[in-house]
Amino acid sequence: MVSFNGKKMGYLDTLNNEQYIAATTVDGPVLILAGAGSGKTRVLVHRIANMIDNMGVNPWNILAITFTNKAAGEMRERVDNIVGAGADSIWVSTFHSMCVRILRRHIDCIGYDSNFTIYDTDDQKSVMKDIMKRLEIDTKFLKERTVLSAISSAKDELIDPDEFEENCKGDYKKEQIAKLYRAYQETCKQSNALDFDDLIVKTVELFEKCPEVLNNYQERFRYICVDEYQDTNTAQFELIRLLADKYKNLCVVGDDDQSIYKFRGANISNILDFEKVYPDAKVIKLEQNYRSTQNILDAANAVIRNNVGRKDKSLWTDRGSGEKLHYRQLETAYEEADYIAADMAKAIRNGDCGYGDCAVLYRTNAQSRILEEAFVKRSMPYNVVGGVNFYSRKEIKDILAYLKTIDNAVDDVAVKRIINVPKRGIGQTTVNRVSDYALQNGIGFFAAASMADRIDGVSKAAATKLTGFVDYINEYRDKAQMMSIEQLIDDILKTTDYIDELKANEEDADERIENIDELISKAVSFEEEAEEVNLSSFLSDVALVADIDRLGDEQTKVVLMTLHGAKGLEFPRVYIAGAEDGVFPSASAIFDEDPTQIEEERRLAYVGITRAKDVLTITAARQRMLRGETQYNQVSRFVREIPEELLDNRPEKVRRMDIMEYDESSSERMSFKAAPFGITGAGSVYGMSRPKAVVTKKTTPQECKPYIAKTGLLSNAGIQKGVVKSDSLEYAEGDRVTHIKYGVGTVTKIESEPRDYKVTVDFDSAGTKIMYAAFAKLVKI
DNA sequence: CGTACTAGTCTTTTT
DNA sequence: GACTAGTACG
Repeated sequence: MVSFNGKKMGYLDTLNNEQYIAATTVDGPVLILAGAGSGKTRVLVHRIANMIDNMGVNPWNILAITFTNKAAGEMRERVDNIVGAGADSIWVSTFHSMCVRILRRHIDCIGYDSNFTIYDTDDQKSVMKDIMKRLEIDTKFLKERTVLSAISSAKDELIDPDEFEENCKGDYKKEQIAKLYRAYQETCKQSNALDFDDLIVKTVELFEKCPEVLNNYQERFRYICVDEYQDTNTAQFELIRLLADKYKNLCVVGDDDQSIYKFRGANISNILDFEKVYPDAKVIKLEQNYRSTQNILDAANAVIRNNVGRKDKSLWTDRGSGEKLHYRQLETAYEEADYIAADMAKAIRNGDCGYGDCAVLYRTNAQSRILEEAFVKRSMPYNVVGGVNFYSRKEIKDILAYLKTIDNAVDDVAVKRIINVPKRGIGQTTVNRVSDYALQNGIGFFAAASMADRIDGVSKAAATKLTGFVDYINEYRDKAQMMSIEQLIDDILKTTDYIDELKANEEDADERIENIDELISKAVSFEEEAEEVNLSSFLSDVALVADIDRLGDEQTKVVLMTLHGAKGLEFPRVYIAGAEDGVFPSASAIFDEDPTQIEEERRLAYVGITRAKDVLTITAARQRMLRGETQYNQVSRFVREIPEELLDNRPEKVRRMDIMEYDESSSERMSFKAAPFGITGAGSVYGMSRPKAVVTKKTTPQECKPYIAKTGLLSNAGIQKGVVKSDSLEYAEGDRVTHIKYGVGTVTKIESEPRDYKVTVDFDSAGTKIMYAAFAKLVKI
């Protein structure tokens, strides 16, 4: 290492002024506001290296928390490359894996076993389903999803079942959720299982209940660094606060403009109020961008400027303006996909870039399919990141459930999953009987199964099958000590004939077998690399893998992923597909009465735009199929927020849209065939809540009838809403009429409003509906 | 007990 | 349109 004037080490010389300050401010609380592409990771890596090389900090005392395992791996590698020795004793990990590591050591202090299992979303769902059945709560009244997301939000805010119950007095629905929350926690505890949120919550609980454990980690982690700080939630903040409380050497790095995980509990005030919590915090802004061209940055700045309540900053670069941004609106989503693939192919033919330089970003995973088809058609290599997580595929979950059962037999979800996979002739009735027995006796399902012969209602034959299964697992429990994980999986596959079953029953057996092979490879590499090799740690390792983590460094394929997935990445050539109001920003954000929803989408747009280094292409389709219905969408408002001189094509003017139905009595989705006013074509309904239903349809101004903006929200959306009143109705109060969807009913009320008649109909089977005459198209019978 | 069909729900985004 | 849960039947 070269030393200049005995002051700076050589590698720090490569930093700009702000970066240098950030890398050398080591003691006390530090907030680094790092704009997109401002060399944040570089700064972090140099900062750590500087601490070790120049400040005499022991690597062992450094904790770096990142968002994904992939980011953690990259950071470790880069630190390794510039630090002489000892880099491997730095603790670099994600929040979740850090918590697992801590909990595996100390969770017995708060009453769990160290071989706890981790429940993913599927597991949570099946637990909740069981509970709701048991407590006889109708899933039509309360959906599992709703309950689980309420619980998750509570945990993000460190609200336990007691406090939750306190907070919801008087609200029946919430009281039910409180009851379910409590039952859910009890069930998880009994199954010795934690869900993702629990990993954080229980670690905080552990630190609060066991000061000596906390002190131990405070001493160890004297220097803490948190990346993507804008995405931390309240629980994570508290965790960090506790850890840093003793030495207060806490460095957080983030960008409030890139906060895109509010739906997951991210609390943007963590970053906005950092200086309030740590008044002596040093704040450093990194605004010079080393990634993109000025045109791209100008576009990003222009878009994000429309948000209020952000820390003011503006990216700049000395790279030069570069190409204009490309914007294309195609007729359909197919043409859009085709355009993207063709445009990319052309660039590659020209030698402008390789496949690996290109990424296509979209708002929802569902958009990937059409794009994939386009790439397949042209035989272009691509990689889809996200969608169904590898480890949540059926065949993988089955095998993991075997391992979980062997490792932690009280994990009822795992046991029930495999008790009849492959088929052992143990049916639902038997499973229910055993479940009931387990519940009555306060034991786990597996324990109950082992005493099957004592359970009323379980036939001799069924009991034999059950004990057969129990013996089978128990045998493995002994054998597992002597076997590698790879051998264990192989053996299970063999003894269960799993592969043959697959071949016999599944259409896509080959693909599934490949997946299983990949799981086995994962097991092998885990056993080679992991510090602690046992079943529990393998299972948690696997549970915490994000899809992005599996994206290798191979630079030979086009990457397809959601805008969320793209955070932290960069590509020379980026396509943003589906730039339409209703897709991006999503319909739910547009119609939400909370305006910050749109701001979050806008931040997502900012993230997307700033992924591009050289060339950015934004595409939209005039019509696309969504949930089986064709929608006609406007160009995304975010495209219109980009100054026209930065685009190679002007976005078309807001198309007037015709309108809609409006049914205040129900939030049901309504499909809407053809316009009622002689306008041809079909519209569809979107906007699941609030302004209820809105139908949009492509139309020319001449075709449009007078419009009424029924609500401010709709006019904000660039969509207008209107109806045309007919002179008279063919039916009157008391008449029997039919409705295309609701069937036959009796008209109970007709109110004449300025623009239309509001008709109340008491349907024979669908109940009472209030609707506007122009849309209801009621026919007298 | 297992299979085949039907009806309902769903989509924002993920560690 | 796709997937899943629930139901009816063999």
